[in-house]
Amino acid sequence: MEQVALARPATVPAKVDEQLCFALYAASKALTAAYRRGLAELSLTYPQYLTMLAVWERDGRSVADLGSAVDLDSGTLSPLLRRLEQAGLIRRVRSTHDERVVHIFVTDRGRELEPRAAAVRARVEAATGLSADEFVQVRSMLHRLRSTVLDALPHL
Amino acid sequence: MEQVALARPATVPAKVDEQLCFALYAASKALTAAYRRGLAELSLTYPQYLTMLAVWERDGRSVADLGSAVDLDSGTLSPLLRRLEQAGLIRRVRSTHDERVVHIFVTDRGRELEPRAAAVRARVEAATGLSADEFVQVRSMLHRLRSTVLDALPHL
DNA sequence: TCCGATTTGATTGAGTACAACTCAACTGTA
DNA sequence: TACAGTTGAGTTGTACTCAATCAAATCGGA
Repeated sequence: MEQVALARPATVPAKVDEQLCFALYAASKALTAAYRRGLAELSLTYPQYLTMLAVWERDGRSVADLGSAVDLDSGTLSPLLRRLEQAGLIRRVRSTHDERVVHIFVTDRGRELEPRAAAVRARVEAATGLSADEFVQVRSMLHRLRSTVLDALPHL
Repeated sequence: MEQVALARPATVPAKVDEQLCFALYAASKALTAAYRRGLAELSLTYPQYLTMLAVWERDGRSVADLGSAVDLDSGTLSPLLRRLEQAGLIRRVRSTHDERVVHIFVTDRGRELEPRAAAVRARVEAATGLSADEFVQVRSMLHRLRSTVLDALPHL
């Protein structure tokens, strides 16, 4: 494995702007903020939007399956799904085969939101100013970075 | 301004994994998670670590100045700084020139944490598996993406 | 000097995050 | 068929995030 040859040694002061983690954190917040106004018109928060994407993608998924798709655990997902159900966008149905499992289904009202969410997404993606090629390259690099870090997580 | 020529039109279903925002969100969470265990040994959360970086960088900064450095508003920063003060890492001193302003100073105890935090940072950066060149390129690309999106924010 | 506008930090409320825990339901094995 | 161990969803407690709002202090023009 290749090691990072740092310009700045580990024991010397570091600036916030030089941190890769801050660059990621701030860029992520900026993109989330870009979604905020558009999603608010659909009465969705950003994590709720992500969750609806996963539900639209495949109906009847279990809570655990949704959690791995959107990278959230049951502690976050349970109340979030409760709010989506109260808003009438999804239904929760306990499995008959395995009573521990709850399946999530979109309602008609939830289905109606999909094209409107797609329009919001299109506006935000245009605002990134990235070409289609750049878009794909950045995305795949971020996925790669993520899986490298996740692989290293256990022995950190 | 260049427009994104999307492979997938705006009105057609999109998958979670194809979203740039999700790639950013998930990568940011992974890197934050990589910091978690090491920072926990210093009794710091990740936003607290970011804030301490900014305080170590320059002593006596105002709350608003810190907020712009770490991209947090007073609603987040006020209780966060209260906890850092309770932990004995910083002091809050109200300005004599302008009584609205509060300056943040590191304590000796807070200063002692700096090299230990630097060691955590070094371990996490190594875990990214990025070369020094790649590290700098990814970082600058993320900064660029952020400022493009922030510029576009007002007319979204 | 007076007074309206602005700035600064703090507070509140709704909604994530995440670790630690609970509990019912399921599984494999003897 | 027992039953120890595991799994899935939910709950609790602490902390972060952001919009909206507030009070005090400052500033600036008449």
